[in-house]
Amino acid sequence: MANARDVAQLAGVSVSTVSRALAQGQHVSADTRERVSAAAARLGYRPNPTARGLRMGRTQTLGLLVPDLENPYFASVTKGVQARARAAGYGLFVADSEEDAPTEPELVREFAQRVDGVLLASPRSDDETLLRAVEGIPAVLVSRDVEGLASVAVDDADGSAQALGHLHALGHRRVGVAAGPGNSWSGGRRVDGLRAAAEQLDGVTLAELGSFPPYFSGGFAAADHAVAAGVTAVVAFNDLMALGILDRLRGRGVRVPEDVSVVGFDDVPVATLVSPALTTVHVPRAGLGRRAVDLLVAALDPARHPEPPAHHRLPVEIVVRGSTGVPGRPDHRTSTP
Amino acid sequence: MANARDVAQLAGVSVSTVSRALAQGQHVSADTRERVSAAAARLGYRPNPTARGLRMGRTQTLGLLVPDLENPYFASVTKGVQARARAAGYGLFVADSEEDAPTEPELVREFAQRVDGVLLASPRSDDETLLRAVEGIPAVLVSRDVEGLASVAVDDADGSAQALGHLHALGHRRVGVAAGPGNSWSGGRRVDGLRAAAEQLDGVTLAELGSFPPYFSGGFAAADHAVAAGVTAVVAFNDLMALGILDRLRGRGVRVPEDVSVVGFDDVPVATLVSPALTTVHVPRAGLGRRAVDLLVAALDPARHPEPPAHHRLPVEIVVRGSTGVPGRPDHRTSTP
DNA sequence: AGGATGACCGCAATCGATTCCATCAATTGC
DNA sequence: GCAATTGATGGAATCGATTGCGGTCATCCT
Repeated sequence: MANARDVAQLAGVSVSTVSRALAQGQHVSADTRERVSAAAARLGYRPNPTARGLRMGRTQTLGLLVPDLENPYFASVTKGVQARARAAGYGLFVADSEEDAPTEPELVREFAQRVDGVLLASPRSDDETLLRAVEGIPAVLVSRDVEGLASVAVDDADGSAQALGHLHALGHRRVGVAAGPGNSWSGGRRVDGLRAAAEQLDGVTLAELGSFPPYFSGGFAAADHAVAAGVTAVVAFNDLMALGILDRLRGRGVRVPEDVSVVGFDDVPVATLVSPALTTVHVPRAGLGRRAVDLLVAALDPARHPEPPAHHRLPVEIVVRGSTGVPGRPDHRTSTP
Repeated sequence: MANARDVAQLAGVSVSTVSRALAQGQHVSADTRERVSAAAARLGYRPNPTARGLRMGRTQTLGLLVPDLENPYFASVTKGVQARARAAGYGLFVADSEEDAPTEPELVREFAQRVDGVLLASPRSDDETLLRAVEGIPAVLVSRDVEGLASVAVDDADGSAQALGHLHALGHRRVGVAAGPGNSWSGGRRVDGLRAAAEQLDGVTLAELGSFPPYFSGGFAAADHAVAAGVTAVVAFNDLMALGILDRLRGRGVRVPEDVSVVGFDDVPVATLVSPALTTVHVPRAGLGRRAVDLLVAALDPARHPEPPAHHRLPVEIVVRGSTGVPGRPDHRTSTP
């Protein structure tokens, strides 16, 4: 691999001139810049990022920490982050905490000296832990807020309001809530949003079915609670759980949406692959990633005067598909002849 | 952030001693090593990876290139790679080519100076391009072979044989093949495997339905071809396509598996989330990633004498679920009264 | 007791780029 | 025509760690 000295030699100049010619192009005559560029091109020269990183104190790399790369939610966030980072001239380090909160601070520390800034998607850790973890490192939180840190999230409460409004418009009055893990930040916001929306809507009562694992399997238990509670509709914490509810209801002979309507959250790709397709609140997951990168890159710009960390909100919107409809008979457990 | 000089100062030794004490522990008295370690711990010292990388010519970083991070297949590969890389003491750079083959060599070149080796998942590029792209960089291919490069893939042909064997055992004799893109390496192997297996099995004929996009949407077109061809079973190039076939068949009133059986390939998580659950050939995707890392890390070990690049094979096995059954009446287009 | 051996440790070079500073030439102004 | 200014360029320091080399001891052997 050619280095700056090789280029200098070929162009008949010094290494300093090579650096200047290729970097800003200032303080170098047009003629020499031409010669240097030609030499660099001929040798296929690329400045060594490690050396440059050492000297400049910036690695042109961002770090992304997610709890699970296989989870379609974070896969999309990662995709958005990767694309935007590359577009902004940054490489991307990725780490997967495997849903294990305690290792997250350690992963961030490992990042610390290799990246210029960190993007953190950590739904479960508590605020204190996160604040300490990113101490001294430019960071942006994804899909959650922590006081004192910049963040990008969606308007969960509004999504809940849209979901409940949709069900109310269809005529549902008794709606089950299948909440996610108690320590999930956006989970809390989604439930709060449902409660607030229920107060605004005429005659709607919420049946809080409990907390369930945010996966397909969690939906099974939630479905049984929903049936027991006699609701005509269920709002799930996320799509995977909603899919589990769908499957369990079908298994029990409860028809969707005739007997029970189901609404998910996130609009992950699989929501359209099932039948009936899932009505859900669309969350711009890749958009979250892109915006987070924009914020981080702006904060990294040395020409920028530092702004106080802000909490950014991206809009969501409900996508109505086949899993919601007008409510049927209250006692859907009686089978049709 | 503390550096080696700070530690040296606190421990009352020189930087060289700090380095030696913390690195091999050789050529340093036990007493000094103790003092240095204590000082390092007190300052929270971590050797700067950039500086070390410059000096040693190794960054302790691997690069992973995939065509689409959102595709559950590559999401799983990425997860496996990340976990194993971290376990082996390497960081992970990730790049997404967005299914655009021409940018892949460029991405590899961007990696070249930042990573010690590259993991390449590129189903579509041609051999020449890949060979040139990784010239001079330690590399391992994932899910495809190229002569002259190390690779890890699964036994696609055996998977095909298992799939067809399963259908044959159920009594199917006329089986549709919904192939993937023509330039997909494993796609070619899967079709070849089906042809070879068909020759071995009694009375099985293959109806090659054509090439389709490897997504849900591609399955729609394939399903219509399958119905037109009057087959009792279809093997799809991958699970997403199989899911599309399932959905389209249902839409047309064709029952699965009573009228037509469907077999997928890969066993991505969503295969179990639909109803009927998809019978499919399980591919150890994360395992591919882990094994690829093992190979690459071994090749990077300077103590190792270089071995010729080998093509590794991981086993697959069919997972029978609800989408396959004994064949029904040949003319399933006639509706039941 | 004196020299050889070896353990331990510090000095300084090194990796490859960036950047400050000094130098030199050329241009401009008076 | 001479001084001052501007612009182009090279030399050398720098980032933070690793490592070859050499110096300084203590120890051991004869």
